[in-house]
Amino acid sequence: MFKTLRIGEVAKATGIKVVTLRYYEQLGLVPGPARTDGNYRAYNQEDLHRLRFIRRCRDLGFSLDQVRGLLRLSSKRCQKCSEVDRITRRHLTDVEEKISDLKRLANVLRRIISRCRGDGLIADCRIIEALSPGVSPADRI
Amino acid sequence: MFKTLRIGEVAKATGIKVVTLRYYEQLGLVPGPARTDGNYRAYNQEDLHRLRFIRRCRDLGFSLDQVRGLLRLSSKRCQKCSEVDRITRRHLTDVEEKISDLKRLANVLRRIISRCRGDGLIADCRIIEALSPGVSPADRI
DNA sequence: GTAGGGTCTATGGTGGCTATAGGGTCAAGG
DNA sequence: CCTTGACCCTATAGCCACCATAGACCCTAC
Repeated sequence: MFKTLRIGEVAKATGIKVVTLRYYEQLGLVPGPARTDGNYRAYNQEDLHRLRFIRRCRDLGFSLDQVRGLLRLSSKRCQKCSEVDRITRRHLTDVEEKISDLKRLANVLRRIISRCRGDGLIADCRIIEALSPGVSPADRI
Repeated sequence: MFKTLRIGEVAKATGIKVVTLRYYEQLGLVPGPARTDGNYRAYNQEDLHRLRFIRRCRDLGFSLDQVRGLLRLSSKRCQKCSEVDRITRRHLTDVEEKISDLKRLANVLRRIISRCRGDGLIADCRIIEALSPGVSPADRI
């Protein structure tokens, strides 16, 4: 027989904060757990498992909506996993796009910074200049 | 003499949406422009310049708070530009951190995906498995 | 004079939380 | 038995950087 856990214990066990646990419940992402006589949430092992799954997905950058989908799918054990595959690949593509966006950004910032001596006056500042309209197209993103 | 612009024209000229222009004004990021008799906003060239500066900063991923700082600094033409330098370097560091976070993320996702045949059942799905607790530490981020 | 576009303010929603107020519960110590 | 302190409860509001909507007003062209 599994001793139920209180919300603070679940928070420690999953790494999800107490407020966030309540927030997920409010969203309907997880079913509300049983309650004690004193109206405390009493989480069982299945709740814990579900929440750890969510935490892992969130660490991997899935949106709550994607997590919802993955949760739904993970319970249909007899269905094909192509949909799971699709969601995950889609997410990877998004992440890869974000990486290349940020790389381009970092390059522009490095170029801008490299031209600043750091001790001149604002009036001559290459950074402010680069941020102002009319800058050379090479520095645009 | 410069003909003043209406908000829609400014939106086109800067690439900032109409609602966002009003939002920036409400935040105090830009001073409210003059008004016409019919209470329409009438932007002058200085307003436009300021807004283009903001747009450029936002494209480069600066937060509105950082933009506020850069705007303030850019008007103090006789001050040293070390602070501008600091803000920009700080931002670059943030971006670089985000890139390496996302790269690690993408690697995990790729590893997870590579093990999925994509046509099996959920019950055997390597992705769901990898998302579940108790997965091998190598797949953790 | 009326039709259409643009503009005005005010309010509410998004995602994914976090913070706060004002109370209730529970176990340990005096 | 009573208090203290840690935990828990709900409800509400705030964060960022916007976007959407409603209902009114303005302005130009036909």
